[in-house]
Amino acid sequence: MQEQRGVGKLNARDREVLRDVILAYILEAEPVSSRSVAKQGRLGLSAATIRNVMADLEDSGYLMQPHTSAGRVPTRAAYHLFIESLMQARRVPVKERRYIEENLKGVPADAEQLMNVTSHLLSELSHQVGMVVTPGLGDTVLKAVDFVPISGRKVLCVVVSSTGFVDNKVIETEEEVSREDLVASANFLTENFAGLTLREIRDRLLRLMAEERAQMDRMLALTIDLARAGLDLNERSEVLVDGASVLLSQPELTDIQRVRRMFETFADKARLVRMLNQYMGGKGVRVLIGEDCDLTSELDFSLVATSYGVGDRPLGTLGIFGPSRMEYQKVIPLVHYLGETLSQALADSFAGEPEIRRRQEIE
Amino acid sequence: MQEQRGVGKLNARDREVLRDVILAYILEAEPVSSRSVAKQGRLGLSAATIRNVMADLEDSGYLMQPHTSAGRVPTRAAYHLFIESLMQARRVPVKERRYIEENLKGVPADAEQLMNVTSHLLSELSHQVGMVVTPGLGDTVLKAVDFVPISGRKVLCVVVSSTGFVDNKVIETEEEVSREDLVASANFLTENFAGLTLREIRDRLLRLMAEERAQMDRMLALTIDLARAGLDLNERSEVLVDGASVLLSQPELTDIQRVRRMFETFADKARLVRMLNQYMGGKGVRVLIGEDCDLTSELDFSLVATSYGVGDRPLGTLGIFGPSRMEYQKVIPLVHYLGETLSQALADSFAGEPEIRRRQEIE
DNA sequence: TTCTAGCACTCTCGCGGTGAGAGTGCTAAC
DNA sequence: GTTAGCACTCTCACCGCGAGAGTGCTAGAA
Repeated sequence: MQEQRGVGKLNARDREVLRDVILAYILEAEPVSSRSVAKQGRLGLSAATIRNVMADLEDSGYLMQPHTSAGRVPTRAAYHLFIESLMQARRVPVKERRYIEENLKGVPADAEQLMNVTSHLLSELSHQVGMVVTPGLGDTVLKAVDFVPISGRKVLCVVVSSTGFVDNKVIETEEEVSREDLVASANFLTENFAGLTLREIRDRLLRLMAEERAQMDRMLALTIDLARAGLDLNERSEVLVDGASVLLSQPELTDIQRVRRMFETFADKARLVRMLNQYMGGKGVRVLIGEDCDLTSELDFSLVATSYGVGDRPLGTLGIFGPSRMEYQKVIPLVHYLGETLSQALADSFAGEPEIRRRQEIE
Repeated sequence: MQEQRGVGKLNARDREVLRDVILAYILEAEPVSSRSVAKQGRLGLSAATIRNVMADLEDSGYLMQPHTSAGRVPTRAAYHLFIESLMQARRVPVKERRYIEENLKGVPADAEQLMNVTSHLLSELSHQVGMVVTPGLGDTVLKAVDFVPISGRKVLCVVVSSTGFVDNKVIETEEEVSREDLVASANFLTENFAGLTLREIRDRLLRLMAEERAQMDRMLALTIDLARAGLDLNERSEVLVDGASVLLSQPELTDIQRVRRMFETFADKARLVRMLNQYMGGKGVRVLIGEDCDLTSELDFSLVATSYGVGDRPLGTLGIFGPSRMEYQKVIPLVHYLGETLSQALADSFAGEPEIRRRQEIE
């Protein structure tokens, strides 16, 4: 009598065997034999029995053999099942939590550095590649603007976001502007636009320009010109990649060609950003395995990522990238924890400030 | 009768053969046989004759055989000789010059971007790894200072160097400072210290503090406090590395272990800076081959580097890194040209300014 | 004296064969 | 339903061999 077994319908014993196989494979990076699972002894079954179960698991699409007479290797489906219901997420150890806290909360002040430290922590603690997508400046909320006269008609425009990101840009004005006028313009902009995103500010400026150019006073016109040029900052998110070289000791990267493809991928920042931001804004940790995404598929790699942000405003994504065969039990909680801690750190670093203002108009 | 031949004493024909061997090896990346040199026909000699010459060159330490019955490969000494007197430096093609100019002079304004573009150009045009060491801020000359109030006691300090580098840092003051006071302080600092290096400024502030604290007015005391905290910027040079993945297609990097060592080296920024700045300030292009330096030795790689700077003030180093077997004829002029052009671009970007002031005291 | 042709010698490298080892699938017995 | 046993398959490391490439040497030509 054949047991009713659709694809993916597994009984408790099947699941235990599958779990053991995956755990062994994560550890050893080599096809797992029925014998080794049996010998491990957790299930108290003989190799022959396990063999039968493993054959069934192969039929169900959870295991595959590189060739006959090799052990078996988990499939994508197996990893998904593992993550979803087989594995037991391991809390981030206290030691690591403390280490993270020390590093993320000890270096406040500069949001850029915060990003660097985070990507480094991701890599260091997971022994995989750490990635952080920084917020695109268009989405960040303006905290302050300032103009620094440099020479002649050159002016440095400094923009500070409420989460502590600083960016600057040299602009050239049509005619020389006095220091006092620059200060006045900066003050005006800061007072009237703080609390809005750069994108909103830009829209508003455009409207202002279109409507009222004729009746503007000199000062307002100057301010608008400065802001138009200065707030047109590089909007694109950047992506920080840390620890790429640790992957080279992984057994899945013996082939130079794959290594090359991998590094070329890392160099293609735009693609990385797209990949990482794919699910931006969603809650919790996402896992892309193998063919879930073009990048990971060719390499049999996975991406474990989550969003970070302040309040309900998502700012960017962080995650780790490594062979599909990775310790999801450890890595998923780690990514989660780092996402939370980074969000916290960003919020903290500008705590005690007046609430973000919105819907405020110039008038 | 044996010809008088000390190590390195070569007659004209020996040199021609050696040159041909090196050229062939650079092109093919494979041991060069006497036959292939003969067949190339530039010298009009038979393989047997060339064979004799090559044996002599091996005795003199310019060639070596991986094993009997393999062709021969140039040694470090050979490359040095090649660079010094055998090769004919190829002028950077007009097309490349134009390309460089477009990219370096088209994106002025921001010195940081200039650095990025430069390292990218180095890599792109040489098909090797491009490296640029940015100036340490301590050595740069102050152009302007500005303080931007952020919130409560937090103040952003922005420093602009005369070569267009901008750096910033959030500092925390002891008590809240008014916007007017910040502007006044910044103006005071800019007016009195512009033209000095940050290092000089720091020294001077220290002296001021020690001597006159008692009789200072409130404003001066505040200014000094702000400057002390704000000008204490990250002094370390950074190093930009571009195009590491192109090396992976080089035949010398088939071994994963070497690849790994290479990438670990790239990650060790401090060491890279040390290596690149080794000869900083010297004129012209330096070439480190193989064992000349710990880094290149293990990999059989070379470094071609030069300094850049404004006027007689060296600011940093740039260069390319790749297999010893590289086209020095092209690469050396390229590095030279890029060094010059970058220096030029840095000078240009802040041209038309008052000359740098020096020896000026606060009083 | 200098160059070259010829030849024997050496070393690598790719290829096919082989045998050990690992792992499976199946069958029959518990 | 489980297990022991066994035959079967496949990989992988090893070996030996022969082709090919390149040399060194010697003897003869220029």
